[in-house]
Amino acid sequence: MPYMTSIENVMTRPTDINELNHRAEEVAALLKTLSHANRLLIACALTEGEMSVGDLASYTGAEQSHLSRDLSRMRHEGLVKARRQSKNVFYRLIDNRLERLVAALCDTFGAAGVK
Amino acid sequence: MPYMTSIENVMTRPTDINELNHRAEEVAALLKTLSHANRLLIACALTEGEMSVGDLASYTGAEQSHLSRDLSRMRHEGLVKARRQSKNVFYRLIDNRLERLVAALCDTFGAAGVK
DNA sequence: GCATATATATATCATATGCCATATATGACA
DNA sequence: TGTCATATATGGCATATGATATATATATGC
Repeated sequence: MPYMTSIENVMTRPTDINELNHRAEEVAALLKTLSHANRLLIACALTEGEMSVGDLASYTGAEQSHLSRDLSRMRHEGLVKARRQSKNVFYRLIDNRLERLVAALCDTFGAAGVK
Repeated sequence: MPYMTSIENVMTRPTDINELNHRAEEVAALLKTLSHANRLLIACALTEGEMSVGDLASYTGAEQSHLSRDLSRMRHEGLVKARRQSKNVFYRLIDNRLERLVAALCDTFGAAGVK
């Protein structure tokens, strides 16, 4: 191991590399879900509160089937929750990491970002 | 367009939906790059300053060829820059959006995140 | 030429995406 | 009740994109 320029950094990290990687994979998984314009916009929209699928369609301009599939995925990943009210299904965020992350994104990218 | 619950939101957004989508795609592209444990760790490591590929190998535990490929990708995307010094190649972040984003991730996920 | 450090190529495989069709659920109304 | 319209969900299929493993290539210093 010839290159130890940042040995302290490595050492002050979560005990071992496996642990670090495990954590990185979790965060990366979340980012992966957001790494698609439609899902990112969905997440962004929902930070403002509950919205129906129809609302989200207006907001994102996405095709209905895509929207539904993306919401399904986000549901399975525990990011959003659905609630049916008559003909509409309303979605809301249930992972506050996600809320905070989207807020951070808006912060970082400002008007050029997601908001 | 029956569902206008959040018409104000839509309207206070970047002029039109195309514009909004375009912005979302840019951010999504950045997130996509970070949505992989190795690249996320690379970005995280580099927020602490320049590191050689060897350093990054120690830090992330990733295989050399993977590391090189990921760095190549990040280079092409304008996220990092390389500088050769004798046998080593040192990388550093050159996109401050990335720095801010990683900082936000650390903030959001704390010790459970990337740091 | 040899060792070390880094980069790239190739093959294979899995997954995501888009497009389109269709299915289900709810409500309205004859 | 039966049918119709609306809202949402899901499935098939072609293609694109990304991951992984492995091999090989380039650059530097001795």
